Amino acid sequence: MSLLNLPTRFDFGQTEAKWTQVWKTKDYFHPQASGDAPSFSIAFPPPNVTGVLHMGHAANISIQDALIRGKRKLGFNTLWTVGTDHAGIGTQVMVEKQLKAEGTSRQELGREGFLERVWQWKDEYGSRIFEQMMRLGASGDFKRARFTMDEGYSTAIRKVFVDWYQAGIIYRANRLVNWDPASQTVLSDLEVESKEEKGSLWHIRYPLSEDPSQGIIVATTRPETMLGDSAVAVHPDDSRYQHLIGKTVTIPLSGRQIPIIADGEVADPSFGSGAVKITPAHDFNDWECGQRNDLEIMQVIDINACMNDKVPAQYQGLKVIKAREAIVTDLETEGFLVQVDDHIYQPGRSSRTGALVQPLPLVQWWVDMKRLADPARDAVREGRIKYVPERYTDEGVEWLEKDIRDWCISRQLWWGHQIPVWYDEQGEIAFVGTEDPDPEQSQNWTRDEDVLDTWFSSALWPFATLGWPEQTPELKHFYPTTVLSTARDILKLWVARMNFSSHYFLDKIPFEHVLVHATILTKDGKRMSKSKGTGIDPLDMVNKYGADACRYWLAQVSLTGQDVRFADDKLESSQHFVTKIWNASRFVLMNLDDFDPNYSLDLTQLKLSDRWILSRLRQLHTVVTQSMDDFSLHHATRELYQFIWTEFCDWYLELAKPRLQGEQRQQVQAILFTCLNTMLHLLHPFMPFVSEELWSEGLKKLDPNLPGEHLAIAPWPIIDHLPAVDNEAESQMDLLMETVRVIRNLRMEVGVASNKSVESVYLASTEATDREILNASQGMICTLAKVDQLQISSEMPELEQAAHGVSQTIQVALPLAGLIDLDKESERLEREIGKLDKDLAGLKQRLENPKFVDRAPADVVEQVRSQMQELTYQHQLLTERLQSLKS
RNA sequence: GGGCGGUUAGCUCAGUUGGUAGAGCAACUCGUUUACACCGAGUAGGUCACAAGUUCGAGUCUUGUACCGCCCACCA
Repeated sequence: MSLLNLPTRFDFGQTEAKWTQVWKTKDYFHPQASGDAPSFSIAFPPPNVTGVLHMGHAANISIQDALIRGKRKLGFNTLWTVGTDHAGIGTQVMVEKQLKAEGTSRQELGREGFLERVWQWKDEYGSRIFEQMMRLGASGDFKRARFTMDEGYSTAIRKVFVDWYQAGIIYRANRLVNWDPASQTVLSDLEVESKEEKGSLWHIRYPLSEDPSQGIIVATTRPETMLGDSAVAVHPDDSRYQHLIGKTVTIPLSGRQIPIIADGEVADPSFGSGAVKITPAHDFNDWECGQRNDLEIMQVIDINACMNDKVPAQYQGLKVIKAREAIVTDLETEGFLVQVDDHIYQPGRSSRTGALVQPLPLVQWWVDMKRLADPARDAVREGRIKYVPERYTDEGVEWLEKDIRDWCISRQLWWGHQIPVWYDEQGEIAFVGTEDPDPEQSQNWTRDEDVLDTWFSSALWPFATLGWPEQTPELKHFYPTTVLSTARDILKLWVARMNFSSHYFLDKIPFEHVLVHATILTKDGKRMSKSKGTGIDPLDMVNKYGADACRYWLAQVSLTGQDVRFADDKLESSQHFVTKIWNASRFVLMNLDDFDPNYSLDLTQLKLSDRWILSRLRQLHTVVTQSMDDFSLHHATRELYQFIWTEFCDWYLELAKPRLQGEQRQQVQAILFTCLNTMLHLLHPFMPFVSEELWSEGLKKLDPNLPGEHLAIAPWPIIDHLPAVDNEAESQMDLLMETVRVIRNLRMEVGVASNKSVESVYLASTEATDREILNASQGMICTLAKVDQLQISSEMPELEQAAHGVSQTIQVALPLAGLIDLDKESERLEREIGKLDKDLAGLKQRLENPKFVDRAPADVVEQVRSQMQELTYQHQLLTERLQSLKS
């Protein structure tokens, strides 16, 4: 390809496809698990095979790939493990929906037939997810891709279950659990969400058994549960009810008699009537109360959220909501309903199906969390696992420290890891093992129907993906992983669980850093939601703006610690940046057609602008390199933008243009080459495609000796041979740029069109060094300010008609006989003087404060003094101008 | 009820150890000067939510208030 007649727009579609293919063919992202290079590894949080990736995934890919690509180029042996999660409930729900649309059901297909269908689904969506990742440029190791239900992974799961079972950490117990009637399975506490909803608080009178004319009033948000009440509790110190404790009341509509008990934990005298009905089978607090007081557990709601046969006939089989209506009506009719209040409460709902969660007593499998939590907590508390941003540290461990409750791991689903437990004919546990039992021996045994919670398998992700429980080279080489980058909402659900699993089985931390990235919100700051249609497919954005633009924007905003609002136009400006890079590179390459790669830059012949841009380049290099270690990707991206667009394009390239025509051509070419080469390397983690294209098709062809066959694996640029940061050059350039700005400003103010050059500009300074700098850079000022010639002197001559300005210690005058409107000019000067007055007043106030001069550091005082001096000087000059104008 | 964030230019957001506020987009003016009009040059726009405190000095530190968001625990 010839870069000399490239289009002015970067064709991202074609280029992305090309490089994805090349990188894949070259196997660049499939590292050997050997060698002396330090390792840097990330396990990509496996997306659910329920569907396609969303913007949150794209953000996370942008972050992780930036780090992986950066570290790869920095010489680390990098492994980015990718894969997908079987997502038990989620996937099963999706496939069941599909079946329903086809007029069949999982029950009709049977367990085996159903699982076959789910595997088909998985194959389709799993590969689609990998395609999406590749489209975004993810340099993951797709050859080592894993799935949470692949063979090796399943072996790991079995081992964990059996080990924990044998250690007594996994046990089976009958307890109150969260039941999702929609998906017909148990949920863990973390899978239940509660949000405020409008409801009612019904006050119901329970008559005293011995004297129905008396009674006790209880309040409830769920009247239907009264049919399963086992007691009414009052506070032991509540004087109103002392005489009733120990007596019994009759449950209205049911006629059952239940005791009035004293329980200080569940009854709050200040709420409602101070008396509370206790339903151990359907409420977590009541369950605890039942345990304390040895109450009957009377289940009245079944797994379909319907009233069961323990309730009066007229309510049997009714859905709880219907039953509630019927019961309330009947209570009212029979005079038991005392009062109804509007009430805001927070019912639990399934995070997956949104169904109202029913607390039900069921026999399930549990993990004893207290046996696992401590080492995981210590690793975080002692700083061996670091959270970024730091504030998430607490969120990461508080759950392990305080709120920890045992984890219910069995699910009544078909899709997942079936629990490796067999029961004998009596229903007793007969066998638990990593291999299936001997068929002869197990003839009359039945296997536990349930599967394990999806998070039980996700908890092994960072090490199971590396081959554990086998002691693989990958495990030795890449474990613990370096970084885990994830969304905030799964810190407990997933991150904490990987932590304790890793400590138990490998006695190691699973990762050193936990990066918590931003949530990508809609334009209005709402959560993106597929069901509301506010979700955005990253591929649409890639197709529209290109992968580089998307990645760059996401990397820039996703690690600042703040959630971000997404809108198309933001990607537009990133795309403009890509175009800018493309065109700047095109210009450089066009001017390197006769570039001699063997020419070595003569450091003794550098001009001011050369020294300046190289100094800036070095600082850019430092910032971007640093960002790979401290994850300050937003700094890196911003600095790249500032450097490339403003410093390199707006100033340096403009200065380079005339020099490329003269005797300095080779020297300038060498600097342009160095800048572009370094820029493309530093950009590559954020914009892999455009940088690879420009480097491989451009620079690498000009100088085949550049290390690395492609930019993706070319070593990070070394700039040690370049001059150190040059403060002198930077401050001198600042002076010159400021002067150019003043001239441009004057031109605009007096209405000189920007394409017209002006004949001459007068510059005067009493400082010899100023004049020296100006004299040495006359050409530069003329080029940038479109001026034919400069008159540089120590004193500003009296000019007939001119516009005046001042740049630091330099007076600037633009003489334009006939073009200057005297009134406008004095107005302008007055405006400038006004600004100076304001600034000077502030400075003066500080300097006149003896405490400031006394207590502030000397360099700060000095800085204020010199600023004062400079502004005073400017003030004086402009005032003189104004006076002479008026006289 | 407890915890954590946020409140900075019209909009979306930066602002590293306290030294007197920046970018992108939008607006306005000028310009097609052969890298780029997805461009260049310039202009305008902010008592940094509010109040007190510490300090010579506070967007930055402390306390309180208001509003918005998230997380946890829940009074039935």
